[in-house]
Amino acid sequence: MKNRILEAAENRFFQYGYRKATMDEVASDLGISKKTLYIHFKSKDAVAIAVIRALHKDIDKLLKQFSIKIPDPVERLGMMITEVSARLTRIGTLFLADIKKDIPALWRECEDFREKKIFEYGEAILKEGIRKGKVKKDIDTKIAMLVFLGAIHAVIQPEVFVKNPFSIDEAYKNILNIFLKGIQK
Amino acid sequence: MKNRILEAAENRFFQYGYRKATMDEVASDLGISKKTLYIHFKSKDAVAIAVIRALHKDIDKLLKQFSIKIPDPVERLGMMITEVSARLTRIGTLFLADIKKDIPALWRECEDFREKKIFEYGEAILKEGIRKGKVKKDIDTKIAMLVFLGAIHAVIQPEVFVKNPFSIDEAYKNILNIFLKGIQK
DNA sequence: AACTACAAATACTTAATTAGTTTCCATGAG
DNA sequence: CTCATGGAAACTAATTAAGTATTTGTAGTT
Repeated sequence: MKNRILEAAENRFFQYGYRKATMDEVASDLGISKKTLYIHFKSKDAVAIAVIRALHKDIDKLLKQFSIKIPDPVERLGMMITEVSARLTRIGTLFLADIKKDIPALWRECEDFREKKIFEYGEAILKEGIRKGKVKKDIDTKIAMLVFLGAIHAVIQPEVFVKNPFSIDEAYKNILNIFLKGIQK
Repeated sequence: MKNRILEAAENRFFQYGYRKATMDEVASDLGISKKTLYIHFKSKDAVAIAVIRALHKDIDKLLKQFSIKIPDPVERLGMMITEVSARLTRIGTLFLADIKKDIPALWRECEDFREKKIFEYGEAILKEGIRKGKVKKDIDTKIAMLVFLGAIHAVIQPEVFVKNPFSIDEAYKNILNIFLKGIQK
């Protein structure tokens, strides 16, 4: 039951932001009462914290699997787009902006996860690529990671696909291609 | 200035629904104060009414242009997907659900527009297709239009494109293809 | 420097909404 | 028939939002 609550809350929080999503709506989505909801969670804040921790745990698991199952650093970068960054993008800027004000500790936790896990994981992939002769030696891996994550964040959003005639798979391919090879002729 | 207000309000209303979009947010998006906002519009309801009427007027104009410029009924159906129904879908179910409660007259106006303009316009296209021998005579044009508009409504939504590997143009083509030719081998 | 017009920023009033709690009621199991 | 459980609805207290009013800052003019 807790997982069902987290999933419903995640959907609401990520689509509308933390503030505009109400506990009445989460309960209604599940066909349960707020009484039942508050049996499982102490507060709305507690729900948000649990939602984010579950997502981070899920991503952490994925990253570990990639390290084991995918030896090629370039392929691992590709998986980072499709499996990891796409998940993080779902959180949405609304949710993050709201919890920055309402639950700053959770916001810092998200920033830390992004900084420590995703960013450093990606940076390690780039460094491994340099060692294996697949990435140029003079690339600043920190800047490259910012470029990479910024590109993903800008493109992988629902509204972009309604306005542009490419599919999400095409978007993934193009982002990776541009990042890896640049656009110069 | 009125048009800028309508555009900002439309963006907010259509993304969040009528209730969750606030006049504070609309004003902030425009970098003006609510004082200035309420110089131009009597109330929030007045803004919503103006937004919808402008959109309907825009669509009405498009339909008139199609009748003049596109003789082929099948091509006109295609344009209805890409130019008209896509616009109407932007309104979103949230906004419609909210105004059904808060501004029922506007909701009825939307339903009327959909029923009188879009539906009958499309039905007329089908009938013309029958006359020109391009559509089967035994097709019930009312049911066919419901099928058509229902299919568009189900597919042309931002979330669908994040979860599925086809582009919006591919979606348009497939909806029209299935509607025109069916899927049977 | 002083004055005026204008609008943003902010404060305010009133009504509505929301988080979280409590009560009432319906339902199923024993 | 009784009991346990949870949905529906009501409730309290705090917060938010529509719309209005006041304060403040800025630009232009004299």
